[in-house]
Amino acid sequence: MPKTLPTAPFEGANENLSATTAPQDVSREDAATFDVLRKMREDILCCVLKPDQKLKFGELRLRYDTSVGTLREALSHLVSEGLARTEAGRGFQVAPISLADFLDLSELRVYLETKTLADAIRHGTDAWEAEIVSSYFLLSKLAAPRPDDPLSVKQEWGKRHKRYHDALVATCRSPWSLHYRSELFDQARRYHWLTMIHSRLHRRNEHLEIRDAVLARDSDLACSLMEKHIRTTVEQAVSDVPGLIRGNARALRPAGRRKS
Amino acid sequence: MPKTLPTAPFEGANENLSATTAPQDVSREDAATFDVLRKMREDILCCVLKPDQKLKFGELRLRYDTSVGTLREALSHLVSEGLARTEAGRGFQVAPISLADFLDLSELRVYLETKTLADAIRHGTDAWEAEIVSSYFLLSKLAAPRPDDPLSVKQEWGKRHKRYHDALVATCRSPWSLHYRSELFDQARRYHWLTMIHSRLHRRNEHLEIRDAVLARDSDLACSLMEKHIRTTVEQAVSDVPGLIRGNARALRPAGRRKS
DNA sequence: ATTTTCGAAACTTTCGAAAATATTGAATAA
DNA sequence: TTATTCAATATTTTCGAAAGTTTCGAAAAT
Repeated sequence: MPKTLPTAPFEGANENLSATTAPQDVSREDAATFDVLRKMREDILCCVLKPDQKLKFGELRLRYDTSVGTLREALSHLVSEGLARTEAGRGFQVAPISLADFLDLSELRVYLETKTLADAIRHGTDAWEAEIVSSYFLLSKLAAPRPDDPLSVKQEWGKRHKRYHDALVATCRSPWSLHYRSELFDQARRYHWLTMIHSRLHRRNEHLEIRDAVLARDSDLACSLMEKHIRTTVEQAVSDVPGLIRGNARALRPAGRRKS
Repeated sequence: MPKTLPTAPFEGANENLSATTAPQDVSREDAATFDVLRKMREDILCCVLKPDQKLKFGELRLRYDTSVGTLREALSHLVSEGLARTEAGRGFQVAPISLADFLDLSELRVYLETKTLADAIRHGTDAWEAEIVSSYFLLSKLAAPRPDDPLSVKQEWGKRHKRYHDALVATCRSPWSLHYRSELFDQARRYHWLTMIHSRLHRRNEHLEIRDAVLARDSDLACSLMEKHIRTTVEQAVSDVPGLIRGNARALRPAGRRKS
């Protein structure tokens, strides 16, 4: 049973209110733990750790060179973000992916991306515009990765892509919307990664179109382009990622093959 | 640097897809850890652990009778949920609250609650209706708590209130919407708690009205009632919770007074 | 009186090993 | 053959303590 905490009893709650904002996003956490968390997240997003893969502490300890305690902490975080799962006493595994999941999260993304974008445009500043210009520039320097590009190129493109999309909505005033938008964007990155690996389809320069609509403060156009951007991505994944559309996805499993 | 993981290299990703759904909500986690997590969450929601309060491991260890490792894991989870914060090397604290935060999260709640409710009505089953009837019944057995009711009554009402609202949207088909709806509902509970403590306002039986609209499958009415339900709650908090509306909230701080 | 310095105390973070639990595979029984 | 038991093995979970930071406060200096 819980022992008592040496703290004043709580009666009225008329005291104790603060004024700051709400969800804590990626801020610098505990140096080491956060480092492991970031690396693991990146590895899951890039499918280095594959969907459904069992995450054994033994292997993880070697890979990230840290202790189980630190690993558990990071894994716990990933579970909340929906990138991993855990079950009572049988450890952790990478969260599964599925067409249904991708459709579901994309639908919510359309709402959150357009909502935050509209609000960001409404409250845009010079610095906001500058970061959009700058991050778009960096993104445009890298052509959209092809299936045979090396991993590092794909990863760098992924980083710049995220930075650009973050820049677009940076001045949105709703911390909660931004927080969930960011989580879903990361979720979608796993599917983007699979698409990048499989699809050779060349898309017209949607990022440029969005940038220009945003800088022109044309909220309706920008949002409608953004919506199309997301939906096109879904269609591309559906048509080009084998196994995603069929229910047989279950047949294609993690890395682990049974031994002997 | 990361040592190599003894795992087959990842080239095509044409393998490895699974079919299940996405976010892992509150499912049974690791018995002990999850227990601590649940208790801490409840304590934060009921302001036993007050906004901005420093969460020291020494005290927490006594209160929850567990080790620091387990505590860190739970705290890590709470940070992801937005109920706690942490900063590099100076520990954890309960997430702050503010009017701006409450307004922001309530706005998003209106969208998610109505969206999930509409979808739940669309896919409602007999079992769904039965749980709504049953959870409403349990809720109605307890009159809305008054400021001077004992803590345990307020807590029990909170549980039944949550169960009822969960029941309403249970058949919604969007796991991501449900997941975020649930997180925001919990967030709102902190503010509800403060309202319960301060307000003597008697509200008409909104839960009954919503129940009947839902059972009648009148989606438009149900959603509009739900929206009003949420907005009324905000207004009640704004008018009855002292310190919430004024910016001076900062003056009213945690429990900790300096010693000697 | 105010600021700065420095050492002690308080607290957080990280780790490795012990305890608990689940999984595997071989031997036995149906 | 198929199912079951049981012990050996592998893996997860929990804990306590060492190592590393930050905070606090008294003494020295301005």
